[in-house]
Amino acid sequence: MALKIYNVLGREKVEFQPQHEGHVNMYVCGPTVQDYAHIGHAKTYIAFDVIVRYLRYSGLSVLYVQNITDVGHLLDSGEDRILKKAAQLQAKPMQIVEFYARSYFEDMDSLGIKRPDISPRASGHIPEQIKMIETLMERGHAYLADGSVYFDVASAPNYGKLSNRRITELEAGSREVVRDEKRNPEDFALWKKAEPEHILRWDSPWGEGFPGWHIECSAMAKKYLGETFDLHGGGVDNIFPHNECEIAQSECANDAEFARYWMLVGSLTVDGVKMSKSLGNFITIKDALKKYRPEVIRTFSLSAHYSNPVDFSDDALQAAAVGWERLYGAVRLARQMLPAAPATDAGSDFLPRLEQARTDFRAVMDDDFNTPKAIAQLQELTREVNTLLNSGSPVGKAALEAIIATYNELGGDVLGIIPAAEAGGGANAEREAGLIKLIVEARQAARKAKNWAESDRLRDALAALDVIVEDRADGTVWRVN
RNA sequence: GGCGACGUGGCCAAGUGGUAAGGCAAGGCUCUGCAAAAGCCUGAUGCGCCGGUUCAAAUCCGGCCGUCGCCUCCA
Repeated sequence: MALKIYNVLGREKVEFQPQHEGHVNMYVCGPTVQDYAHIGHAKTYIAFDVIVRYLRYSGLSVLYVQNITDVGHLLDSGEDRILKKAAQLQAKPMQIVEFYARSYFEDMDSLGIKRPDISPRASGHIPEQIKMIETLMERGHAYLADGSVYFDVASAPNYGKLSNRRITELEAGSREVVRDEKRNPEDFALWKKAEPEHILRWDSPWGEGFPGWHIECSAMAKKYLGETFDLHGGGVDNIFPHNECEIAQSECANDAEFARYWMLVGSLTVDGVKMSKSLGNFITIKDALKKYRPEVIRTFSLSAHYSNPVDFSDDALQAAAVGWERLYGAVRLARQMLPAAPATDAGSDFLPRLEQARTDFRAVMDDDFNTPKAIAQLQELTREVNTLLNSGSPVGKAALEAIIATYNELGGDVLGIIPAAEAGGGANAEREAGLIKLIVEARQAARKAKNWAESDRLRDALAALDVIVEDRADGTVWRVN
Protein backbone atom coordinates (compact mmCIF):
# COMPACT_ATOMS: atom_id res chain seq x y z
CA MET A 1 0.00 0.00 0.00
CA ALA A 2 1.33 3.38 -0.94
CA LEU A 3 1.91 6.14 1.54
CA LYS A 4 -0.69 8.86 1.46
CA ILE A 5 -0.22 12.32 2.90
CA TYR A 6 -2.65 15.14 3.41
CA ASN A 7 -1.04 17.92 1.45
CA VAL A 8 -2.03 21.28 2.87
CA LEU A 9 -1.06 22.72 -0.49
CA GLY A 10 -4.17 21.73 -2.37
CA ARG A 11 -5.96 20.54 0.76
CA GLU A 12 -6.29 16.90 -0.16
CA LYS A 13 -4.90 13.53 0.73
CA VAL A 14 -2.63 12.37 -2.04
CA GLU A 15 -0.17 9.63 -2.74
CA PHE A 16 3.31 10.63 -1.71
CA GLN A 17 5.84 10.43 -4.50
CA PRO A 18 9.23 11.83 -3.67
CA GLN A 19 11.05 13.82 -6.29
CA HIS A 20 13.89 11.31 -6.35
CA GLU A 21 12.75 7.76 -5.84
CA GLY A 22 13.72 6.32 -2.51
CA HIS A 23 14.85 9.66 -1.10
CA VAL A 24 12.97 12.28 0.83
CA ASN A 25 14.22 15.82 1.33
CA MET A 26 12.43 17.40 4.21
CA TYR A 27 12.46 20.73 6.01
CA VAL A 28 10.70 21.57 9.24
CA CYS A 29 10.51 25.04 10.78
CA GLY A 30 12.46 24.89 14.03
CA PRO A 31 12.27 26.95 17.17
CA THR A 32 13.37 30.46 17.98
CA VAL A 33 15.83 29.88 20.77
CA GLN A 34 14.98 32.67 23.13
CA ASP A 35 13.43 30.68 25.96
CA TYR A 36 12.93 27.13 27.20
CA ALA A 37 11.02 24.85 24.87
CA HIS A 38 7.48 24.03 25.98
CA ILE A 39 5.26 21.02 25.44
CA GLY A 40 3.70 22.66 22.39
CA HIS A 41 7.10 22.33 20.76
CA ALA A 42 7.19 18.76 22.03
CA LYS A 43 3.95 17.90 20.22
CA THR A 44 5.16 19.34 16.93
CA TYR A 45 8.59 17.78 16.95
CA ILE A 46 7.38 14.43 18.24
CA ALA A 47 4.99 14.39 15.29
CA PHE A 48 7.76 14.99 12.77
CA ASP A 49 10.04 12.61 14.61
CA VAL A 50 7.54 9.81 14.10
CA ILE A 51 7.00 10.86 10.49
CA VAL A 52 10.74 10.67 9.80
CA ARG A 53 11.06 7.40 11.71
CA TYR A 54 8.23 5.89 9.71
CA LEU A 55 9.57 7.09 6.37
CA ARG A 56 12.88 5.47 7.22
CA TYR A 57 11.14 2.34 8.48
CA SER A 58 9.42 2.22 5.09
CA GLY A 59 12.80 2.03 3.43
CA LEU A 60 13.16 5.64 2.31
CA SER A 61 16.32 7.57 2.97
CA VAL A 62 15.47 10.89 4.55
CA LEU A 63 17.48 14.08 4.74
CA TYR A 64 15.84 15.99 7.57
CA VAL A 65 16.70 19.65 8.02
CA GLN A 66 15.33 21.72 10.87
CA ASN A 67 16.52 25.26 11.44
CA ILE A 68 17.41 27.05 14.63
CA THR A 69 16.31 30.67 14.58
CA ASP A 70 18.87 32.67 16.47
CA VAL A 71 19.00 36.04 14.80
CA GLY A 72 16.05 37.53 16.62
CA HIS A 73 13.09 39.26 15.11
CA LEU A 74 11.11 42.33 15.78
CA LEU A 75 8.71 42.86 18.61
CA ASP A 76 5.77 45.20 18.30
CA SER A 77 7.86 47.71 20.13
CA GLY A 78 10.55 47.40 17.54
CA GLU A 79 12.88 45.91 20.08
CA ASP A 80 14.71 42.75 19.23
CA ARG A 81 13.49 39.86 21.38
CA ILE A 82 16.84 38.33 21.96
CA LEU A 83 18.34 41.70 22.70
CA LYS A 84 15.66 42.30 25.25
CA LYS A 85 16.48 39.05 26.98
CA ALA A 86 20.19 39.76 26.75
CA ALA A 87 19.68 43.11 28.42
CA GLN A 88 17.70 41.46 31.19
CA LEU A 89 20.36 38.91 31.85
CA GLN A 90 23.27 41.17 31.09
CA ALA A 91 24.63 38.64 28.71
CA LYS A 92 25.75 38.72 25.12
CA PRO A 93 23.02 37.83 22.66
CA MET A 94 24.87 34.86 21.29
CA GLN A 95 25.33 33.58 24.81
CA ILE A 96 21.57 33.60 25.36
CA VAL A 97 20.96 31.95 22.06
CA GLU A 98 23.58 29.31 22.74
CA PHE A 99 22.12 28.59 26.15
CA TYR A 100 18.61 28.00 24.84
CA ALA A 101 19.78 26.13 21.77
CA ARG A 102 21.57 23.64 24.00
CA SER A 103 18.54 23.44 26.24
CA TYR A 104 16.37 22.73 23.21
CA PHE A 105 18.54 19.85 22.05
CA GLU A 106 18.63 18.52 25.59
CA ASP A 107 14.83 18.53 25.73
CA MET A 108 14.45 16.90 22.35
CA ASP A 109 16.95 14.21 23.33
CA SER A 110 15.06 13.60 26.57
CA LEU A 111 11.87 13.04 24.62
CA GLY A 112 13.54 10.48 22.42
CA ILE A 113 13.28 12.73 19.38
CA LYS A 114 15.99 11.80 16.93
CA ARG A 115 18.05 14.77 15.91
CA PRO A 116 17.60 16.24 12.45
CA ASP A 117 20.44 15.49 10.05
CA ILE A 118 21.20 19.17 9.83
CA SER A 119 20.24 21.89 12.33
CA PRO A 120 21.35 25.01 10.51
CA ARG A 121 21.39 28.28 12.37
CA ALA A 122 20.17 31.49 10.80
CA SER A 123 23.12 33.41 12.18
CA GLY A 124 25.48 31.07 10.34
CA HIS A 125 23.80 31.67 6.99
CA ILE A 126 23.79 35.42 6.60
CA PRO A 127 25.67 35.35 3.26
CA GLU A 128 23.17 32.89 1.79
CA GLN A 129 20.29 35.08 2.90
CA ILE A 130 21.90 38.21 1.47
CA LYS A 131 22.46 36.44 -1.81
CA MET A 132 18.85 35.41 -2.07
CA ILE A 133 17.72 38.94 -1.29
CA GLU A 134 19.97 40.24 -4.04
CA THR A 135 18.48 37.79 -6.47
CA LEU A 136 14.99 38.91 -5.51
CA MET A 137 15.97 42.54 -6.10
CA GLU A 138 17.52 41.74 -9.46
CA ARG A 139 14.35 39.99 -10.50
CA GLY A 140 12.19 42.89 -9.43
CA HIS A 141 10.55 41.18 -6.49
CA ALA A 142 12.15 43.31 -3.79
CA TYR A 143 13.01 46.94 -3.26
CA LEU A 144 15.26 48.99 -1.04
CA ALA A 145 13.68 51.59 1.20
CA ASP A 146 15.53 53.55 3.82
CA GLY A 147 18.24 50.94 4.35
CA SER A 148 15.79 48.05 4.56
CA VAL A 149 14.74 45.65 1.83
CA TYR A 150 11.13 44.59 1.40
CA PHE A 151 9.53 41.86 -0.61
CA ASP A 152 7.02 43.20 -3.11
CA VAL A 153 4.05 40.94 -2.54
CA ALA A 154 2.19 42.32 -5.55
CA SER A 155 4.94 40.86 -7.75
CA ALA A 156 4.36 37.31 -6.51
CA PRO A 157 1.58 35.74 -8.57
CA ASN A 158 1.12 32.78 -6.24
CA TYR A 159 1.10 34.67 -2.99
CA GLY A 160 -1.63 33.15 -0.85
CA LYS A 161 -1.67 29.72 -2.44
CA LEU A 162 -0.96 27.87 0.80
CA SER A 163 -3.12 29.83 3.21
CA ASN A 164 -5.81 30.89 0.73
CA ARG A 165 -5.28 34.50 1.51
CA ARG A 166 -5.92 37.10 -1.13
CA ILE A 167 -3.94 40.27 -0.94
CA THR A 168 -6.99 42.44 -1.35
CA GLU A 169 -8.53 40.79 1.71
CA LEU A 170 -5.65 41.73 3.87
CA GLU A 171 -5.76 45.44 3.43
CA ALA A 172 -8.05 47.62 5.46
CA GLY A 173 -8.54 47.33 9.18
CA SER A 174 -5.20 45.73 9.82
CA ARG A 175 -3.72 46.35 13.20
CA GLU A 176 -0.33 46.27 11.65
CA VAL A 177 1.53 49.53 11.80
CA VAL A 178 1.92 50.63 8.21
CA ARG A 179 5.49 51.64 7.72
CA ASP A 180 5.89 54.54 5.39
CA GLU A 181 8.71 52.99 3.47
CA LYS A 182 6.67 49.98 2.42
CA ARG A 183 4.90 50.19 -0.92
CA ASN A 184 2.07 48.03 0.34
CA PRO A 185 1.16 47.13 3.87
CA GLU A 186 1.42 43.41 3.12
CA ASP A 187 5.02 43.69 1.95
CA PHE A 188 7.39 42.11 4.42
CA ALA A 189 10.99 42.72 5.37
CA LEU A 190 13.79 40.70 3.85
CA TRP A 191 16.47 42.79 5.47
CA LYS A 192 16.11 45.32 8.23
CA LYS A 193 18.38 48.25 8.85
CA ALA A 194 19.88 47.99 12.32
CA GLU A 195 19.29 50.89 14.65
CA PRO A 196 22.37 51.99 16.54
CA GLU A 197 21.34 50.14 19.69
CA HIS A 198 21.13 46.79 17.95
CA ILE A 199 23.96 44.47 18.88
CA LEU A 200 23.00 41.69 16.50
CA ARG A 201 24.02 43.15 13.14
CA TRP A 202 25.74 42.11 10.00
CA ASP A 203 27.26 43.89 7.03
CA SER A 204 25.26 43.84 3.88
CA PRO A 205 25.16 45.64 0.53
CA TRP A 206 22.53 47.90 2.14
CA GLY A 207 24.48 48.75 5.25
CA GLU A 208 24.46 47.11 8.64
CA GLY A 209 21.35 45.23 9.57
CA PHE A 210 19.79 41.85 10.14
CA PRO A 211 17.66 39.44 8.12
CA GLY A 212 13.87 39.41 8.13
CA TRP A 213 11.93 36.65 9.77
CA HIS A 214 11.14 34.51 6.75
CA ILE A 215 14.24 34.58 4.59
CA GLU A 216 16.34 32.20 6.67
CA CYS A 217 14.12 29.22 5.96
CA SER A 218 14.12 29.93 2.24
CA ALA A 219 17.89 30.34 2.11
CA MET A 220 18.76 27.35 4.27
CA ALA A 221 16.26 25.01 2.65
CA LYS A 222 17.76 25.89 -0.71
CA LYS A 223 21.28 25.37 0.49
CA TYR A 224 20.73 21.92 1.94
CA LEU A 225 17.75 20.55 0.04
CA GLY A 226 17.80 22.36 -3.28
CA GLU A 227 15.33 24.72 -4.91
CA THR A 228 12.58 22.12 -4.97
CA PHE A 229 12.25 19.54 -2.25
CA ASP A 230 9.66 17.06 -1.03
CA LEU A 231 8.27 17.87 2.36
CA HIS A 232 7.90 21.05 4.35
CA GLY A 233 6.57 20.81 7.85
CA GLY A 234 5.79 23.05 10.77
CA GLY A 235 3.01 24.14 13.10
CA VAL A 236 -0.25 25.39 11.57
CA ASP A 237 0.14 28.61 13.44
CA ASN A 238 2.91 29.52 11.02
CA ILE A 239 0.93 29.00 7.86
CA PHE A 240 0.46 32.73 7.59
CA PRO A 241 2.43 34.78 7.21
CA HIS A 242 5.60 32.74 7.65
CA ASN A 243 5.05 29.74 5.37
CA GLU A 244 3.30 31.83 2.76
CA CYS A 245 6.22 34.24 2.68
CA GLU A 246 8.72 31.41 2.42
CA ILE A 247 6.96 30.15 -0.69
CA ALA A 248 6.75 33.60 -2.24
CA GLN A 249 10.42 34.37 -1.69
CA SER A 250 11.74 31.02 -2.77
CA GLU A 251 9.60 30.63 -5.84
CA CYS A 252 10.32 34.18 -6.99
CA ALA A 253 14.05 33.85 -6.36
CA ASN A 254 14.48 30.35 -7.77
CA ASP A 255 11.83 30.35 -10.44
CA ALA A 256 11.06 26.82 -9.30
CA GLU A 257 8.47 25.16 -7.14
CA PHE A 258 9.43 25.29 -3.44
CA ALA A 259 8.11 22.41 -1.32
CA ARG A 260 5.93 19.81 -3.03
CA TYR A 261 4.08 18.60 0.06
CA TRP A 262 3.18 20.64 3.10
CA MET A 263 2.37 19.01 6.41
CA LEU A 264 1.21 21.22 9.27
CA VAL A 265 0.74 20.10 12.84
CA GLY A 266 -2.17 21.20 15.02
CA SER A 267 -1.41 23.37 18.02
CA LEU A 268 -1.32 22.24 21.59
CA THR A 269 -3.73 24.03 23.87
CA VAL A 270 -4.08 24.38 27.61
CA ASP A 271 -7.65 24.67 28.85
CA GLY A 272 -8.62 25.15 25.25
CA VAL A 273 -6.24 28.03 24.61
CA LYS A 274 -3.12 27.79 22.57
CA MET A 275 0.11 27.53 24.50
CA SER A 276 2.46 30.23 23.38
CA LYS A 277 5.27 32.41 24.49
CA SER A 278 3.26 35.57 24.13
CA LEU A 279 0.46 34.31 26.38
CA GLY A 280 2.91 33.06 28.98
CA ASN A 281 0.74 30.01 29.64
CA PHE A 282 3.38 27.52 28.76
CA ILE A 283 4.63 24.43 30.50
CA THR A 284 8.23 23.70 29.75
CA ILE A 285 9.35 20.29 28.61
CA LYS A 286 11.67 20.16 31.58
CA ASP A 287 8.77 20.63 33.99
CA ALA A 288 6.59 18.11 32.18
CA LEU A 289 9.39 15.53 32.36
CA LYS A 290 9.50 15.92 36.12
CA LYS A 291 6.00 14.46 36.26
CA TYR A 292 5.74 12.19 33.24
CA ARG A 293 7.97 9.75 31.47
CA PRO A 294 9.00 10.79 27.97
CA GLU A 295 7.16 7.78 26.55
CA VAL A 296 3.97 9.02 28.21
CA ILE A 297 4.35 12.49 26.73
CA ARG A 298 4.91 10.88 23.35
CA THR A 299 1.89 8.60 23.73
CA PHE A 300 -0.21 11.59 24.69
CA SER A 301 1.02 13.62 21.72
CA LEU A 302 0.43 10.77 19.30
CA SER A 303 -3.01 9.90 20.64
CA ALA A 304 -4.63 12.42 18.31
CA HIS A 305 -3.85 12.80 14.61
CA TYR A 306 -0.93 15.15 14.05
CA SER A 307 -3.04 17.67 12.17
CA ASN A 308 -5.51 18.04 15.05
CA PRO A 309 -5.10 20.22 18.09
CA VAL A 310 -4.60 18.52 21.42
CA ASP A 311 -5.59 19.91 24.81
CA PHE A 312 -3.11 19.48 27.63
CA SER A 313 -4.20 18.69 31.16
CA ASP A 314 -2.96 16.56 33.99
CA ASP A 315 -6.01 14.35 33.66
CA ALA A 316 -5.27 13.75 30.01
CA LEU A 317 -1.62 12.96 30.72
CA GLN A 318 -2.67 10.67 33.54
CA ALA A 319 -5.00 8.76 31.23
CA ALA A 320 -2.23 8.48 28.67
CA ALA A 321 0.11 7.20 31.36
CA VAL A 322 -2.28 4.42 32.40
CA GLY A 323 -2.87 3.40 28.81
CA TRP A 324 0.85 3.41 28.11
CA GLU A 325 1.59 1.30 31.17
CA ARG A 326 -0.66 -1.43 29.88
CA LEU A 327 1.29 -1.52 26.60
CA TYR A 328 4.66 -1.43 28.26
CA GLY A 329 3.59 -3.94 30.91
CA ALA A 330 3.07 -6.60 28.25
CA VAL A 331 6.54 -6.14 26.76
CA ARG A 332 8.14 -5.98 30.16
CA LEU A 333 6.45 -9.20 31.16
CA ALA A 334 7.61 -10.90 27.97
CA ARG A 335 11.16 -9.71 28.65
CA GLN A 336 11.00 -10.98 32.22
CA MET A 337 9.74 -14.35 31.12
CA LEU A 338 12.35 -14.79 28.41
CA PRO A 339 15.34 -16.01 30.46
CA ALA A 340 13.39 -18.86 32.06
CA ALA A 341 11.35 -19.71 28.97
CA PRO A 342 11.63 -23.20 27.44
CA ALA A 343 13.43 -23.53 24.13
CA THR A 344 10.37 -25.03 22.50
CA ASP A 345 7.95 -23.84 19.87
CA ALA A 346 5.20 -23.42 22.47
CA GLY A 347 3.11 -20.42 21.57
CA SER A 348 4.18 -20.42 17.93
CA ASP A 349 0.50 -20.22 16.98
CA PHE A 350 0.82 -16.60 17.90
CA LEU A 351 3.39 -15.76 15.23
CA PRO A 352 0.84 -15.09 12.45
CA ARG A 353 -0.93 -12.66 14.77
CA LEU A 354 2.31 -10.70 15.11
CA GLU A 355 2.73 -10.63 11.36
CA GLN A 356 -0.81 -9.34 11.11
CA ALA A 357 0.04 -6.61 13.60
CA ARG A 358 2.87 -5.42 11.38
CA THR A 359 0.69 -5.42 8.30
CA ASP A 360 -2.10 -3.54 10.06
CA PHE A 361 0.33 -1.06 11.51
CA ARG A 362 1.80 -0.25 8.13
CA ALA A 363 -1.62 0.15 6.61
CA VAL A 364 -2.74 2.78 9.09
CA MET A 365 0.60 4.59 9.13
CA ASP A 366 0.55 4.67 5.34
CA ASP A 367 -2.73 6.51 5.64
CA ASP A 368 -1.32 9.91 6.54
CA PHE A 369 0.50 8.67 9.64
CA ASN A 370 -2.56 7.66 11.63
CA THR A 371 -0.82 7.25 14.97
CA PRO A 372 -4.01 7.13 17.09
CA LYS A 373 -5.15 4.13 15.10
CA ALA A 374 -1.68 2.60 15.27
CA ILE A 375 -1.74 2.88 19.05
CA ALA A 376 -5.26 1.43 19.16
CA GLN A 377 -3.99 -1.57 17.22
CA LEU A 378 -1.13 -2.02 19.65
CA GLN A 379 -3.67 -1.95 22.46
CA GLU A 380 -5.66 -4.71 20.81
CA LEU A 381 -2.53 -6.73 20.25
CA THR A 382 -1.63 -6.19 23.87
CA ARG A 383 -4.88 -7.71 25.04
CA GLU A 384 -4.07 -10.85 23.10
CA VAL A 385 -0.45 -10.90 24.24
CA ASN A 386 -1.54 -10.58 27.87
CA THR A 387 -4.00 -13.42 27.43
CA LEU A 388 -1.22 -15.60 26.04
CA LEU A 389 1.35 -14.68 28.66
CA ASN A 390 -1.11 -15.15 31.52
CA SER A 391 -2.68 -18.31 30.15
CA GLY A 392 -0.67 -20.51 32.47
CA SER A 393 0.63 -22.65 29.66
CA PRO A 394 4.32 -22.29 28.77
CA VAL A 395 5.44 -19.91 26.04
CA GLY A 396 8.67 -20.78 24.27
CA LYS A 397 11.66 -18.54 23.75
CA ALA A 398 10.98 -18.13 20.04
CA ALA A 399 7.45 -16.85 20.58
CA LEU A 400 8.55 -14.48 23.35
CA GLU A 401 11.37 -13.15 21.22
CA ALA A 402 8.96 -12.57 18.34
CA ILE A 403 6.57 -10.69 20.63
CA ILE A 404 9.36 -8.57 22.01
CA ALA A 405 10.70 -7.87 18.52
CA THR A 406 7.29 -6.71 17.32
CA TYR A 407 6.93 -4.23 20.15
CA ASN A 408 10.50 -3.05 19.74
CA GLU A 409 9.92 -2.46 16.08
CA LEU A 410 6.48 -0.83 15.99
CA GLY A 411 6.29 0.71 19.44
CA GLY A 412 10.00 1.32 19.82
CA ASP A 413 11.66 2.09 16.49
CA VAL A 414 8.71 3.84 14.87
CA LEU A 415 6.57 5.39 17.61
CA GLY A 416 9.29 5.68 20.22
CA ILE A 417 6.94 4.80 23.06
CA ILE A 418 8.42 1.44 24.02
CA PRO A 419 11.81 1.86 25.65
CA ALA A 420 14.60 -0.56 24.92
CA ALA A 421 15.23 -3.18 27.57
CA GLU A 422 16.13 -1.62 30.92
CA ALA A 423 19.70 -0.48 30.81
CA GLY A 424 22.13 -2.44 32.94
CA GLY A 425 23.28 0.56 34.91
CA GLY A 426 26.57 -0.97 35.95
CA ALA A 427 27.74 -2.52 39.19
CA ASN A 428 25.42 -0.59 41.48
CA ALA A 429 22.33 -1.62 39.56
CA GLU A 430 23.46 -5.22 39.63
CA ARG A 431 23.95 -5.07 43.37
CA GLU A 432 20.55 -3.44 43.78
CA ALA A 433 18.86 -6.12 41.70
CA GLY A 434 20.60 -8.77 43.74
CA LEU A 435 19.39 -7.24 46.99
CA ILE A 436 15.84 -6.96 45.75
CA LYS A 437 15.93 -10.56 44.66
CA LEU A 438 17.09 -11.56 48.11
CA ILE A 439 14.14 -9.80 49.73
CA VAL A 440 11.70 -11.21 47.20
CA GLU A 441 12.99 -14.69 48.03
CA ALA A 442 12.62 -14.04 51.74
CA ARG A 443 9.06 -13.00 51.07
CA GLN A 444 8.48 -16.15 49.04
CA ALA A 445 9.63 -18.20 52.00
CA ALA A 446 7.23 -16.33 54.27
CA ARG A 447 4.39 -16.95 51.84
CA LYS A 448 5.18 -20.62 51.73
CA ALA A 449 4.94 -20.70 55.52
CA LYS A 450 1.67 -18.76 55.21
CA ASN A 451 3.21 -16.00 57.26
CA TRP A 452 1.07 -13.34 55.59
CA ALA A 453 2.01 -10.61 58.02
CA GLU A 454 5.67 -10.96 57.17
CA SER A 455 5.12 -11.32 53.42
CA ASP A 456 2.89 -8.23 53.34
CA ARG A 457 5.38 -6.28 55.41
CA LEU A 458 8.11 -7.02 52.86
CA ARG A 459 5.83 -6.17 49.95
CA ASP A 460 4.87 -2.84 51.55
CA ALA A 461 8.46 -2.05 52.42
CA LEU A 462 9.54 -2.65 48.84
CA ALA A 463 6.61 -0.63 47.54
CA ALA A 464 7.74 2.25 49.71
CA LEU A 465 10.99 2.10 47.76
CA ASP A 466 9.05 2.04 44.48
CA VAL A 467 9.69 -1.64 43.94
CA ILE A 468 6.45 -3.35 42.96
CA VAL A 469 6.11 -7.09 43.42
CA GLU A 470 3.43 -9.15 41.75
CA ASP A 471 2.66 -12.78 42.50
CA ARG A 472 1.99 -14.85 39.43
CA ALA A 473 1.13 -18.51 39.07
CA ASP A 474 4.65 -19.16 37.78
CA GLY A 475 6.43 -17.11 40.41
CA THR A 476 6.86 -13.58 41.69
CA VAL A 477 8.03 -10.77 39.42
CA TRP A 478 9.17 -7.36 40.48
CA ARG A 479 9.81 -4.04 38.80
CA VAL A 480 11.02 -0.63 39.74
CA ASN A 481 8.23 1.89 39.28
C1' G B 1 -14.83 40.79 8.95
C1' G B 2 -11.54 37.19 5.96
C1' C B 3 -8.99 32.34 5.83
C1' G B 4 -8.76 27.46 8.08
C1' A B 5 -9.78 23.36 11.44
C1' C B 6 -13.16 20.99 14.40
C1' G B 7 -18.03 19.42 17.02
C1' U B 8 -18.61 11.06 17.78
C1' G B 9 -20.71 7.32 24.70
C1' G B 10 -18.84 10.52 31.50
C1' C B 11 -13.60 12.10 29.35
C1' C B 12 -9.94 11.49 25.18
C1' A B 13 -10.21 9.74 20.24
C1' A B 14 -10.33 6.69 15.23
C1' G B 15 -13.75 6.21 11.45
C1' U B 16 -14.79 10.40 4.74
C1' G B 17 -21.10 6.30 1.56
C1' G B 18 -22.75 0.26 3.75
C1' U B 19 -24.77 0.06 8.97
C1' A B 20 -20.11 3.16 15.31
C1' A B 21 -12.12 1.05 16.48
C1' G B 22 -9.17 1.84 20.73
C1' G B 23 -7.85 4.08 25.50
C1' C B 24 -9.24 6.36 30.30
C1' A B 25 -13.10 6.47 33.95
C1' A B 26 -17.48 3.51 36.12
C1' G B 27 -20.13 -1.09 37.61
C1' G B 28 -20.15 -6.56 37.81
C1' C B 29 -17.14 -11.02 37.51
C1' U B 30 -12.71 -14.58 37.13
C1' C B 31 -7.94 -15.39 39.09
C1' U B 32 -5.31 -14.34 44.04
C1' G B 33 -4.01 -15.83 51.22
C1' C B 34 -4.89 -10.57 50.53
C1' A B 35 -3.17 -7.47 46.83
C1' A B 36 -1.28 -6.14 42.20
C1' A B 37 -1.32 -7.33 37.23
C1' A B 38 -4.18 -9.55 33.55
C1' G B 39 -8.66 -11.26 31.38
C1' C B 40 -14.13 -11.48 30.74
C1' C B 41 -18.90 -8.87 30.79
C1' U B 42 -21.93 -4.14 30.80
C1' G B 43 -22.32 1.06 28.04
C1' A B 44 -23.71 5.77 22.02
C1' U B 45 -30.58 2.60 18.01
C1' G B 46 -26.92 7.12 17.40
C1' C B 47 -22.12 10.66 15.72
C1' G B 48 -23.90 19.66 17.33
C1' C B 49 -28.98 21.16 15.06
C1' C B 50 -32.29 21.44 10.60
C1' G B 51 -33.08 20.23 5.69
C1' G B 52 -31.44 17.67 1.04
C1' U B 53 -29.04 13.76 -2.29
C1' U B 54 -28.94 8.21 -2.10
C1' C B 55 -31.38 1.62 -1.88
C1' A B 56 -27.97 3.21 2.08
C1' A B 57 -24.95 9.21 5.39
C1' A B 58 -21.18 10.14 11.38
C1' U B 59 -19.32 10.07 6.40
C1' C B 60 -21.73 13.83 0.36
C1' C B 61 -24.51 18.86 -0.41
C1' G B 62 -26.94 23.40 1.75
C1' G B 63 -28.21 26.32 5.98
C1' C B 64 -27.75 27.29 11.18
C1' C B 65 -25.42 27.00 16.13
C1' G B 66 -20.92 26.36 18.92
C1' U B 67 -15.47 25.78 19.91
C1' C B 68 -10.52 26.63 18.44
C1' G B 69 -6.40 28.45 15.29
C1' C B 70 -4.43 32.23 11.89
C1' C B 71 -4.88 37.33 9.93
C1' U B 72 0.60 40.62 15.14
C1' C B 73 6.23 37.32 17.61
C1' C B 74 4.79 32.09 17.91
C1' A B 75 5.79 24.92 16.92
